[in-house]
Amino acid sequence: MTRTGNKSRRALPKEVRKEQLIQATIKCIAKHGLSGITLALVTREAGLSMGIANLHFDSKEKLLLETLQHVTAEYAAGQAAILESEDFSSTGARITALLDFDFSPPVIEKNKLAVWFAFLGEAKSRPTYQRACSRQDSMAQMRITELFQLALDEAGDTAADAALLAAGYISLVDGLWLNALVDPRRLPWKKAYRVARHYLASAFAQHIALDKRGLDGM
Amino acid sequence: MTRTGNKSRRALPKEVRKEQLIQATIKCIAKHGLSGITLALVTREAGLSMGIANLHFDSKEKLLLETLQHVTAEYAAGQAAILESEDFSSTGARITALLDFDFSPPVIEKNKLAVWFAFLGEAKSRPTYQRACSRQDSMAQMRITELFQLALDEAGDTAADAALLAAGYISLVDGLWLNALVDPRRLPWKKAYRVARHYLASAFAQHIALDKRGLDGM
DNA sequence: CCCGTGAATGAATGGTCATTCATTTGTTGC
DNA sequence: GCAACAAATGAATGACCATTCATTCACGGG
Repeated sequence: MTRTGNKSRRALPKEVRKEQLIQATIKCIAKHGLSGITLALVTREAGLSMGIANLHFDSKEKLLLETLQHVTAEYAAGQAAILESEDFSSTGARITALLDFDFSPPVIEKNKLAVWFAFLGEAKSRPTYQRACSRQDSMAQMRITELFQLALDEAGDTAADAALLAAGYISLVDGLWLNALVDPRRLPWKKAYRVARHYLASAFAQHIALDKRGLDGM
Repeated sequence: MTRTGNKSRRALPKEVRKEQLIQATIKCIAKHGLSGITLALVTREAGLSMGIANLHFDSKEKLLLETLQHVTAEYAAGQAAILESEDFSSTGARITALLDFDFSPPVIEKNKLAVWFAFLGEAKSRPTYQRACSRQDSMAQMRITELFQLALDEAGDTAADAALLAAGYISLVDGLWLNALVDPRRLPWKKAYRVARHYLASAFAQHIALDKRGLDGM
């Protein structure tokens, strides 16, 4: 229940209400799953009335889609900031930043990951979801490949395949997120982080040290 | 439509009907997703009448659960056969067999993977699904860790961490399956296979060659 | 202070779907 | 053949839920 003490209803700008409903939707998907979600649950979670979801989003389907886009856009923005920033002193620092970002608290937050995988699980049967998931991924994969190629060039490594390494990193992180989310006892977040770091360290030995213990704040 | 020409109904043993319904459920989940599935769709796909699902499974929920168990058990059996077989000439051959199995046609079949990830996507909000998914995974992870430890011992490698490598391999394969399933154009199966092979080759250089081109039958 | 505007409400509506069960139909033992 | 039994059917039932909309209410301009 999110009600912050208000007893009387108040008119608020559309954007505030939409954000409020999207946050409630994220919580509800995490708690009840995509097939258990109802507008009654979402609006109750938001402390609002039944009809409000359709008022601001026209339909349940559009609310779900905007919720997915909200989550993916947030991740894409953070990642793009790292891939495009001018502030990194070295390629190794940039790759490390990418890794740390992928396991930072806002990214591995339980509810958001739950939303992400809930939609992915339905993606192949719903082209709309599939497009929302893939949209920015293609571009990210290209940029990560370029970054990895740069690291290989700096190391004089002509044998390794940057595209293969990038595809592997992306899939590895997806798999780690999924396993840590579903059963954190079998795969604790700290261990997941170390696995990903090890993957990068063995591909870019000159840029990334193996032993640095990160993620201590978890 | 699966009707194989029969026009009149026929009484068949319980097990045959259950199998028939589970196969139809797999197809329907792949086509419509977990939140779009209905008993009408499943029974129509099976060429049977509406009431038959409840007759043999008591409820929709139990049908879904048995379908999940069917898919996981099939995978677990194939994997266990490799991990326990006495017939491998070397540790390297066993690891290679594990890899080839993970990307063999029956395992990467679109419909089965779709079922697997559909349930995983709902797993954190449904303890029943979570248990069905995790049940055998813990044991598999232990056995794979032992296998990897054996390979490290044989290579005289005392620095590497078998548990970390096993967790990484399992998550990597999950991530590769997911990405190849959702968008095979961005990650073709052949490339996914090469990524996984590369992961193992860099961990077990003495046991697994990098360049062998597998998966030509795809 | 009092409207006019539009945000918000929630009871009512209609559609979808799991589940039930009376009936039909095939099978098996005699 | 013929009961007796079990499997299978699908129309009927009732629960649940997205969506609608008449009504209520808060706010700002005059």
